[in-house]
Amino acid sequence: MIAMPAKRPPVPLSLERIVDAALHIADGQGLRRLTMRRLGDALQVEAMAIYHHLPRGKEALMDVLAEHVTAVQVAPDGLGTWQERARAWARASRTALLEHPGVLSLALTKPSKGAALIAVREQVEQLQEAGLEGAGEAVRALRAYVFGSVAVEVQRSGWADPDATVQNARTEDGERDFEHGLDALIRGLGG
Amino acid sequence: MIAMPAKRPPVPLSLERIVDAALHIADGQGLRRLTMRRLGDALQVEAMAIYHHLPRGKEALMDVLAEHVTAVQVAPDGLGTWQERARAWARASRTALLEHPGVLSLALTKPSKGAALIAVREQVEQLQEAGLEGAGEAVRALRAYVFGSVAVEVQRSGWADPDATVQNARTEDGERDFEHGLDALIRGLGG
DNA sequence: ACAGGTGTCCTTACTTCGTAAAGGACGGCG
DNA sequence: CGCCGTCCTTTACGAAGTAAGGACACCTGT
Repeated sequence: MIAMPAKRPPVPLSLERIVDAALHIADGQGLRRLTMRRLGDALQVEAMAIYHHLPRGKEALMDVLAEHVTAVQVAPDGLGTWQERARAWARASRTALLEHPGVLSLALTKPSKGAALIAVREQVEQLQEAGLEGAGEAVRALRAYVFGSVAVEVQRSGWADPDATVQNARTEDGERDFEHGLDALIRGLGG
Repeated sequence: MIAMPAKRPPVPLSLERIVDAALHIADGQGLRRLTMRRLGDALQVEAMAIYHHLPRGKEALMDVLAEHVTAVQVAPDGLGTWQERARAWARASRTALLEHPGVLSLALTKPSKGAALIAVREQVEQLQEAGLEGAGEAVRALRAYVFGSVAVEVQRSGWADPDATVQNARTEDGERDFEHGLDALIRGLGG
């Protein structure tokens, strides 16, 4: 052994790298297995190094993860009826949430901060600009439905504690049910 | 000190007492603070005593808590249109979930087991017996909406980590939004 | 070129958690 | 009276979160 410097890891740490690694672990082995030490290992770094980039520790990491999954951007160029816009936004949100089933419980639990709140406001504006009255209530209802749908879909896909094989959370049945309920909700929001 | 027997606690342990105490802690100080030792303290017992009644330990406790909050019974005597029944069931579910905000993330994450599944099947039967076609999809959509609504409502009530004062999770705004979206969804499920 | 400052990462150590293992008290039954 | 099953305690170990302080590389101005 030539006395590896051991300090200064190959590629320096950054918030983005940390978040990526954390999502990878959470999605691959469950939130419970996302620990500081394991995260450090994945980043080729000792656990304590993470605290320099996330001063409030694990709590801060959880906040960032939740926000990262919740903040959805929909191409604002899409014109069309409010129904089409609402549908597009709901689908995009569902897709974003399903891509990281491991941190879903965070997204559902942690109060929305920053980017997520902005995304919601944007959506409200887009819908009322497309002619929908009561866009605020509508967006809140849509958000609730999307969140709940994804939660049920993930929980039914057996993404719980048994550390089952990392099957894809997305299912055919889930998609059908989602679209069905979404149709109904949008229809009901109209009149 | 007259050498208290120290063994055989004043009142013997039971699954019901354990669950009650666990809910009390989780709702009062957050899921994160629900530990075996604390739970033992609340029950005047050493932590390990709990394992006698819950052989799989904390995992089993979480399962029981999730099921306890999710399994909702609605008075089956209520006759009426499917719309009325659906509304009654949705309100009852929301109330049940809001009563225990501390374990909401479990209810949203853990796959439904036993009593909860039976309750859902019962609801499907009640709705189709009241003349609704596609009751299965309808119930799944309603469930998703209720879960999501409660999740958003709880997260917006600041029931997160700051260990804020145990404000009631139920809010006036939340209730209005919930009813609004529920109206829309039920309306949409009809046509 | 060099002394000091700054930002990044490591080492060590303490507390708390979940739980395996084994033991002790109590009540009932032979 | 001795034995045994039930319920609880003791003890102990490994893993987790993180506070405190140290070490190193790099940048800065002179």
